[in-house]
Amino acid sequence: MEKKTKRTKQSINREELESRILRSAEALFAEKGYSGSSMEAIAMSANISKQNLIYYFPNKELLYQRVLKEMLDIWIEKLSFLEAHGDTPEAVIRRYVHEKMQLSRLYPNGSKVFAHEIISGAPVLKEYLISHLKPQFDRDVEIVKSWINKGLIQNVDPEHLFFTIWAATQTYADFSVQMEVLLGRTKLDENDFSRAEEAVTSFVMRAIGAKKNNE
Amino acid sequence: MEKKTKRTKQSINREELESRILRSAEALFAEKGYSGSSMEAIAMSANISKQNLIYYFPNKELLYQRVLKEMLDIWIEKLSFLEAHGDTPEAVIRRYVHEKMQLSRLYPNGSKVFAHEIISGAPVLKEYLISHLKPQFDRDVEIVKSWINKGLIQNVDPEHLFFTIWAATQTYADFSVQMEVLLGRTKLDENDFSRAEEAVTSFVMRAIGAKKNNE
DNA sequence: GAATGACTTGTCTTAACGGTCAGCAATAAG
DNA sequence: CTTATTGCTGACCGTTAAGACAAGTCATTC
Repeated sequence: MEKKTKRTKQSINREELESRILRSAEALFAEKGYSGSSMEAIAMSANISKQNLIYYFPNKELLYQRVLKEMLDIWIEKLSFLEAHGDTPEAVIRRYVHEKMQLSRLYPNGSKVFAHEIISGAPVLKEYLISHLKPQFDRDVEIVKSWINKGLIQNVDPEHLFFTIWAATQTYADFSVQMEVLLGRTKLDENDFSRAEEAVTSFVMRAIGAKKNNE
Repeated sequence: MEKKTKRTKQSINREELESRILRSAEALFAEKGYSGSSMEAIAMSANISKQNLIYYFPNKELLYQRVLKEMLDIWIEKLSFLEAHGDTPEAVIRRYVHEKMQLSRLYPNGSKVFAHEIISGAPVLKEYLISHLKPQFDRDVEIVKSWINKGLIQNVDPEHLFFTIWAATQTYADFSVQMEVLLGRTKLDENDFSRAEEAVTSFVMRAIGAKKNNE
């Protein structure tokens, strides 16, 4: 059970506790929003005292930013997207949709916190969107344009292609409750997600004019 | 004990003021969420005193429900969707996408409040989703299935077709800030929405296998 | 095994929030 | 005009929130 590292028992505990706090905070922010989540409630959910929570995260705003940053780090890592691959456009986009869908399935709470933030006008993330997301978006749009110019895919609107992919995948995290009701589930399971991914992938493939090899 | 609604000067004022309050509340709920919007802030935004606001809406929860209800009424009215028309599936779906897109453009705040609510697990609306939305959804899904069986459209996953359409259209209300950043706009204008609608419509048309007449 | 620094908690302050209530002001009805 | 109803306000209250602070506990290092 002990780790053979230079890390002390304390620092290991710290890491463990920090991430437990972050997960608790993420869940609460997702469900109740920023203002609706009190530090005390977050502390209780992480099974520590409020004062101890404040010791680890000196204020709520900072905790919120850390939760957002954690999610964004994961997204950036998983969605380097169009970066250099000898793959065909279809393969690239197929993989992109797959990754995005996985993220909705694996990190629904982070996704919801992000959604709340953007819907609220991105008071915290706006700068990040401008400095990080837009440049990457512009590059990716250019790549899609070049595919179109080379006749590799149909003539689609590149910007709105991305918007639609994002929306169609993210909705399985953010609006999961609505889908659970409509599909008559208590929770979306593996199977639902796999059907969803197939459906979305199929839509996108048709949109870009790919020959579907799976139907 | 029936109330006669006479159109006195007072009652006219009342209506005007009530809807002003609702608009203010809607905007604030959209931006700050339920907990983040104080009654005092809503009152200030509507240019009345907090006590006066409470006179019109005796508590916050009720005000919130009224805001949601207003939005849902509009949606239901506009999205009777597949109800009886001699139109082709393509025409019906095209109109559906158009209506949904219009709603995102005309009622972005209501849409955002709804989004916050669903993302938060629909604590207020869950019952409504079960009792109203699901039956309509089931009917609409059946219609799409029948179209497929008659060979009128491609074999798509009906449930997820709706989810994708909803997500792809609603995103233009909920995530407008993100798009503004990415498209380099300060506000999405008429033109952006028209491009967006074309793009989304085009995607959906291809997804259901309609021959597009403009490419 | 004591000093040191990391961790944890109890108590308190200050501010904001939702909501009440008594009474005043404006309008409508008789 | 008089009265009843409706609309509105100032003062106030109980609760909860974020966070400050001091004091205590525990693990690590010397």
